[in-house]
Amino acid sequence: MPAFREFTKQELGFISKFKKGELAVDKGATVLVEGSHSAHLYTVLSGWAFRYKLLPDGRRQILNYLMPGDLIGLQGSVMGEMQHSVEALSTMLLCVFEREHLHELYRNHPGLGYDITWIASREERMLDENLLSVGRRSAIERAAYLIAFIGSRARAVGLNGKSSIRIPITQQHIADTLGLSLVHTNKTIRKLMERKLILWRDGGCEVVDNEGLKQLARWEGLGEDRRPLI
Amino acid sequence: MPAFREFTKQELGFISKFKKGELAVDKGATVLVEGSHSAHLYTVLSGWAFRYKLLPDGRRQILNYLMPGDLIGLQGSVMGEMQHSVEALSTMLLCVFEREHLHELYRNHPGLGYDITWIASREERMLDENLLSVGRRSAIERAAYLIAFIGSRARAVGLNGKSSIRIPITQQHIADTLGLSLVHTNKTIRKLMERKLILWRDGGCEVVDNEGLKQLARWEGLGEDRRPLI
DNA sequence: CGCGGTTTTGAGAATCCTCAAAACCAGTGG
DNA sequence: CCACTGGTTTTGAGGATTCTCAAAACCGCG
Repeated sequence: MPAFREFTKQELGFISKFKKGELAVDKGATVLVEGSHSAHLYTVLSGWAFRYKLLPDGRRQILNYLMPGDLIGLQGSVMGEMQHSVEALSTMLLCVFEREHLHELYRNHPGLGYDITWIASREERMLDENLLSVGRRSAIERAAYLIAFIGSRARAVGLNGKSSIRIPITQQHIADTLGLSLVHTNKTIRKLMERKLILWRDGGCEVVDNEGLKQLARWEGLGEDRRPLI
Repeated sequence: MPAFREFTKQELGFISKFKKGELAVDKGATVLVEGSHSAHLYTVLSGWAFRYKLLPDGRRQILNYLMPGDLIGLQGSVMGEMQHSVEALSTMLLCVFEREHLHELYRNHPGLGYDITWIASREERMLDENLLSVGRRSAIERAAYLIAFIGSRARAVGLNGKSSIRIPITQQHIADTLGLSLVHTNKTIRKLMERKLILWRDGGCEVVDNEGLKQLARWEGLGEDRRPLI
């Protein structure tokens, strides 16, 4: 997989020892809940998920999306309690690690420790961009940004099943990511379709004109090339 | 300082070797700019700053605030290019590190490497909460949350100069943090003052009723005790 | 065929925005 | 000591965006 960096033999050896097993998750299942103290850390092998937080009265904010190569539960592993929940958008396959062994990883494989920091920094960068979007972009700019963003990430991990990618989310997810109401989100998505930038079908979204989306959102794209994988 | 964890002698030794010098920064000065490739990494020793991003047409989103003990420029050190800028809110004193030596830190002091990941995770947690706020809270809830949040952080690093803390920001900063216009922010702040939750004076904000703010924002507070410091 | 989840539409209302101007305030120079 | 200046806060008013409520249409699935 060209998107990821190479490992040394020792690193690979440690990772497979670190790996505790695999976990298959159904669509719609909750992988982690806010407030829990999970003993595990996961890497997404396949499938999609999202991270979110809830307000006491039920308002939901989706924080980010997770796809192959992403870590789940690092915050909980490092800081103790999970402060957000994770739900699967499709059936997924996860690689399970023991949080216990994380210290060992840092001790014996500093390169991998560095990689984890790299991954955490990348997550921070994505959150920065999302915050800019929700705080300062108009509804249509936000929607354009979000779809271009998810599409770009999916493409980067090779999810383009020969043709274009179908993003498996509902408009409610988009609304909860952008901080908009469902109704207004629908009207906004509709405008993007009229402009022939995207397509909505089979209960999901497809990017038609990526450049157009980026231009509308005034987004530069995620300037990334190779990345580490745990 | 009770908020921070203890170090071993070796760690302290390395840190002082890692440290390249100190940097004094004026109020209003730009510490780092988006797009640059800084060779340095900083720790805040004293003073306040904020991280922000700009849209091409000038709209600004403040991402987070920085105070003593926080790292500046980790993203740039780990990933190459800075994706946000940092500006000082007061005169500050920074501890300067060479980004070059970061790998060495991971290699020789895994405990410190782990600490850096911890710090990055903490930043992510704060961003999650900010995103929830901007996306799903009403204007007055957002303002209450923000002020309680900054106040709590300031208190945690012992910034309460015997009496209450003055947060050295303008209403424009608050507006750009919350994703609101300046005018609406002013009207919202005013409501918080009428409710006797805060005070605005000397060009800054003071918390009067922290519990009241948290309750209004439906915020649990930042459940933290001891943290690492680099 | 009926059901639950999702998308779509319409309409009135609330929140929040922009524009514009005044008030305030600390610092500066005459 | 006072006028002037630039930055910040305050106020008013009309307008745009976005929200809520409500209901209908659509759609895959049992």
